[in-house]
Amino acid sequence: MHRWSEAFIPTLREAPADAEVASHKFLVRSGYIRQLAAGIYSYLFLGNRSFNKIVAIVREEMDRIGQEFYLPALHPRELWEASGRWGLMGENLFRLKDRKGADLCLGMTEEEVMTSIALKDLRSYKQLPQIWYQIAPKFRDEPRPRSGLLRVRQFMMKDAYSFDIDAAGLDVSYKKHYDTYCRIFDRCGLKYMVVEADSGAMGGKESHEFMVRTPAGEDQIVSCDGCNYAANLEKATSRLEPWGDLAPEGDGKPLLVHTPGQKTIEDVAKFLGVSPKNKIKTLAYMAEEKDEKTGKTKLRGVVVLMRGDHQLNEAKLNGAVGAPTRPMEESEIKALFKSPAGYLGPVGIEWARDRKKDADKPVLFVDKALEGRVNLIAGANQEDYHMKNLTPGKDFHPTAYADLRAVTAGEGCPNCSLSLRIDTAVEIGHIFKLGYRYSESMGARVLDKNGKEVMPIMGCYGIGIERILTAAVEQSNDENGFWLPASIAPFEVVVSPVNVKDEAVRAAAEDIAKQLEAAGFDVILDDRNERPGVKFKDADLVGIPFRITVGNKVTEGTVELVLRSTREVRDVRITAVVESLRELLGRTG
RNA sequence: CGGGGAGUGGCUCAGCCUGGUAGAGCACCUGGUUCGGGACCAGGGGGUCGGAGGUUCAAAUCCUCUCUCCCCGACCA
Repeated sequence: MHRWSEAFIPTLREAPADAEVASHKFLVRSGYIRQLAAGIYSYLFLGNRSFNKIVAIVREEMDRIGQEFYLPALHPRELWEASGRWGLMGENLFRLKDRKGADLCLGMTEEEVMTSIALKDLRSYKQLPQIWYQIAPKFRDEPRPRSGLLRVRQFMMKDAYSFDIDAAGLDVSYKKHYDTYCRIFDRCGLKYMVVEADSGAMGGKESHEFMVRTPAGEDQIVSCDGCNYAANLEKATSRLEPWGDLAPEGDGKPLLVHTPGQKTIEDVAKFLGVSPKNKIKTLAYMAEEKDEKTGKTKLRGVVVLMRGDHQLNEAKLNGAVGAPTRPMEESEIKALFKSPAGYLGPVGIEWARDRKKDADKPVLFVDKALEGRVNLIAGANQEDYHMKNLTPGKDFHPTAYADLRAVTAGEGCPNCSLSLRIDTAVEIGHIFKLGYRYSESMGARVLDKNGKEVMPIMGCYGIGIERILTAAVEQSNDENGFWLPASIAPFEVVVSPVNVKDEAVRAAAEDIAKQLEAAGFDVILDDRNERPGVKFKDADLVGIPFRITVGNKVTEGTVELVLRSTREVRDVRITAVVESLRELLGRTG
């Protein structure tokens, strides 16, 4: 039996000065974790117990659909060069050299390692499908570690990879993971939601993120209370009013208009007596395009056209570009548009028709809200002049139309008619269809039924173990501490004798703790010679969902059962303690 | 990397502006009294003031450099 008097549970009365978010404060105060360096934490007794319970749940559920591996964290450079990620990952990859001077890195994910195994030992469609996973530390040299365990440089990740013979097979593997993730997070007692996600620059089609709403999160999610629509802000869309209603006026013949001193969208719209919805917003960016093979970066102009009253979503832009972007500097704007800012427009510039083929020309992305519109107004690339009656595709030629608009709260749901809400959330899991990216670059091939060589199609699926704990703490805390779902709490119940010097109380507590342990509960006995207040404060702080208070009512054969989440106190006969807890935990004897 | 803030016993912080040889609360150790929501009394231990250099008779305090940590932005488990 675990005794508090012998356990190392260094609780703190005050939160450390450098903790900002609730989970960080409480995990430190409760003695779960201690910081070693920025984004690097040690898990102490309680933290590790909780951690292990989460891992056990993840493992148990994953074992139903896949096979657990144990893979190295230390990877040779060549492996990452084969996939092209040695150059692509940049500073986020921890790199080191061995004594011979050979380059190594610490794994951020295991696509390369898994694929290297697949390409050697998967030969036939008969071996597919395969789902391989591991639960192991991952390393990322984050630009900014943050918020306690939320964003760290070393963390435990369950990462899984699926190999299928075709897209239909991948659909099945993907669905298996989707369902498994739901089971895992349900068992961990989290209130989560599943959102459509952006699969990022790495390609791939379908992608879902598992999110827990909390102000401490780093993501913005858009959701509808009326239907099941939910998406990451990076990906979310909303319903637009039909553009026919915007009543554009004009004859479709481009016309230069004098607009002295009218620089902003608002100014111009008012000056010309039209709605900003008829105006084109021209935004200029530079993209840092990276050559996969050489790893060299090259700057390229990227111009974005938005409807006048819309905002650009930079995440969508980065996704569309496939490379990081930054706003153009004054000199770069001058060089491209030959016009001062405030009068920029798309007309008269030769845009790339094809991004790859016309590598020397700037790219023009036009938001989908402008597709099909006519008689629009944009800057004329001439001081004090704008141009009317513009039609995209006729008067200028976009490189591509793309969804680049930022959804704002209150807009219409794309599926139903209700309005959308936006919440901050933390991502605890992410599943996505990788496709052929690694099979192709690393050369994984199997023979299909016809003896033809084909590439296996892959999926990858991650869960952040720390984030489950963090999200659980964020989800359930008050000024005194937090409470975890029994399934992931370090202990399910703490037995707190009010005074260990009172022999009747001490003996009863001891006896109850033994009974609970014998009944299969994870119990800790707070046998410290402390005043009751100290014990109660500690018990409230450390995340244990139930407490048995053993006090002077033992003489009547009664103790108190305290529910941490609601602070409800129930008098329970000593003989009925085990039964009461079983009931609360939904457990049968 | 850009912008902002902070480094003083284990924790939270004062002292710095206006140099004069380090202080409080909590925690810890000993003894005693207490015992249903972070007790009280008495005694005690513990600090290279992040580091290096400089100014000065004298530096936690002023100057220069540097390291670390936190917060805001690009990342995503």
